[in-house]
Amino acid sequence: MKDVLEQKIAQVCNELFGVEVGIELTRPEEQFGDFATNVALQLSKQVGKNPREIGEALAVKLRETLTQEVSDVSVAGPGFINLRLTDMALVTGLKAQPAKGLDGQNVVAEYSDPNPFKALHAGHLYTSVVGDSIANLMEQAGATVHRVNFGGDVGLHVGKTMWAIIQELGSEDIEALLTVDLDSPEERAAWLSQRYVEGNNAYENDEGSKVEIVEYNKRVYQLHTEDDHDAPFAQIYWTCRQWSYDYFQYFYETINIKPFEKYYPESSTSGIGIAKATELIDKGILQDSDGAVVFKGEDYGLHTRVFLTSEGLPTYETKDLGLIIAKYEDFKFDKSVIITGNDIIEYMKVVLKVVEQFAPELSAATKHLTHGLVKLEGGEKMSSRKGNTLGALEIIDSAAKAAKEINNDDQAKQEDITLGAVKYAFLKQRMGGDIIYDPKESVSLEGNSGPYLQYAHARARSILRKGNNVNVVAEDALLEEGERSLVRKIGEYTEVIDKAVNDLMPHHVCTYLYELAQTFNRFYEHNRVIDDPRQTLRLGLVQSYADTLKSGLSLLGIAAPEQM
RNA sequence: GCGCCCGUAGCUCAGUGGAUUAGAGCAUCUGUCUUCGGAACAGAGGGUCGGCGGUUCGAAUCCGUCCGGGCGUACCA
Repeated sequence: MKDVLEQKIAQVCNELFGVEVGIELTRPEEQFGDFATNVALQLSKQVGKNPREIGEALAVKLRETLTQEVSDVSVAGPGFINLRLTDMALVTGLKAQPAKGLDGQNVVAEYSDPNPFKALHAGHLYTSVVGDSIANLMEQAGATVHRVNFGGDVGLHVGKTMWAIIQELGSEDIEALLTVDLDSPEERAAWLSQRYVEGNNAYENDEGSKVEIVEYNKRVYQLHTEDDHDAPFAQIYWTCRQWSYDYFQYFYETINIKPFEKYYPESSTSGIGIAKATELIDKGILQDSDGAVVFKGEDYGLHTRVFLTSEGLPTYETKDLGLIIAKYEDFKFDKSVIITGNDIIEYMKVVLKVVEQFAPELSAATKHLTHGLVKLEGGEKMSSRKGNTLGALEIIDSAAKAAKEINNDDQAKQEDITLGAVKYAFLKQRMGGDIIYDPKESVSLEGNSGPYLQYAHARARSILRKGNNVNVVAEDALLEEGERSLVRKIGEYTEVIDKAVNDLMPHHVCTYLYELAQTFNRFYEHNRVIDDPRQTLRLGLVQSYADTLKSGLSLLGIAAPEQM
């Protein structure tokens, strides 16, 4: 509808003033109309008339031209043209579908990226939820999306944890590890995370331990190159890595996001990265510097960064270089989206600049989307030393407690509500800045919250269950005011989704769905549906509304229960 | 120092390809109420859109500058 109107208005401008303009219709406040354009103000200079005059002339012509779609054209303020749609045009809009802007595209979406041997914290929850939704949006727009995950199963943090594990066990004793009393994935993960904290402390505070940890780090790389599964050290490593993976799996199932198609451990990409880095040294793209291999980012306005350390070990940059190559070999993607925290923006620029040197089309197809940190109220940063960190599952647990106070009879529904609250709380904010997470208030059950939307959906379904007939709004329906507002709002859905896909920003969907639910609740409060002379029409509206709300929530990864 | 990001109501945030009176939620106060499910609806108070300057008929939105905060700035990720 919007596109059609934009084209027709552009044509009218051309006929009237002989100029080519692109029309961008906006959604004004409802009192002004359904669509608005400021084209008269834009044309003013070109045409040499005052905008009000141009607006009036356009309005006259538009009234003649758009009789099917538009019932009223008015000129307001300095020259805005406000269009009011006909009821027929509005009702037609109920059937519109979002554009397939990514039709046929092969896309890789990388997000979540947890490291084995460490804990999952609030940030992992956030990035997983937002990544899942962005992948949903692209899928909805017609893309084939491959969800992948990347994590550091090698690197200094693993050295730290391995060191502490062996300290705890007393020696490199795999039997001792297996007799530690740990049953659930959560318990094992917690045990590992405790070891990491110990290893980290030792690394920072004790020179002797630090030397050992560096050595353990090298041994971990070595066991990968030798594909060692037999030595006790190796067995401890593989066992604990699996514990972490089991825990990740458990976590993703708990938060109910779509499964990952492939998990790339760093150990699998570092070899590819090293091979490429070595090749790039020969080409002069990477170079020696103080015993390390670096990329001279300064030449491109970026930082100089190390790719291979003087120990000969690959850094994050090289592993990521390997990852980009591996992803392309695996999926031959048209587009690759990487979702991470914004603290690695500069790193990624350097990595992509290096990729550009040997495969410009690859770096051009890669988009790095970033989000901020999850912080506590007052903007306080979480830190393990202050003891104010939030575990990923702790957030879910505390939200579950809040949900329980309201509804404690059905386990499955309660989970839907809990996850709805948490996911929505994260998703409703524009991606990029830091998120303030208040354990008490942030995961709310009322107001602009997930449960509000879920409840608004359940209410509508309840009405529909009582109505039980085929609920379609007749094309020639004449709408009353409250009905009209609802139809108008539902009609915005496709525009909003298109925008969210274009920007890859799920919060647009949240903002819209909340407005939609508010519009519905207003309608519902003031208009009878069942046992009203307009029952058939209104049931059609309720149906259309409930379906729209449900579709939108599913893009956010939020369930829309039929009853609550 | 340099680079990037951020600063909108008491708190948490929308709005930033300029445009009709800057919007929500929470909190505070007041109404609706024997509900087609009140996790609701109606309303009130609360804002120099960090400051100053510029571009424009028009700036929260664009440009400059200053203040405040965050992140990055070679062998962590």
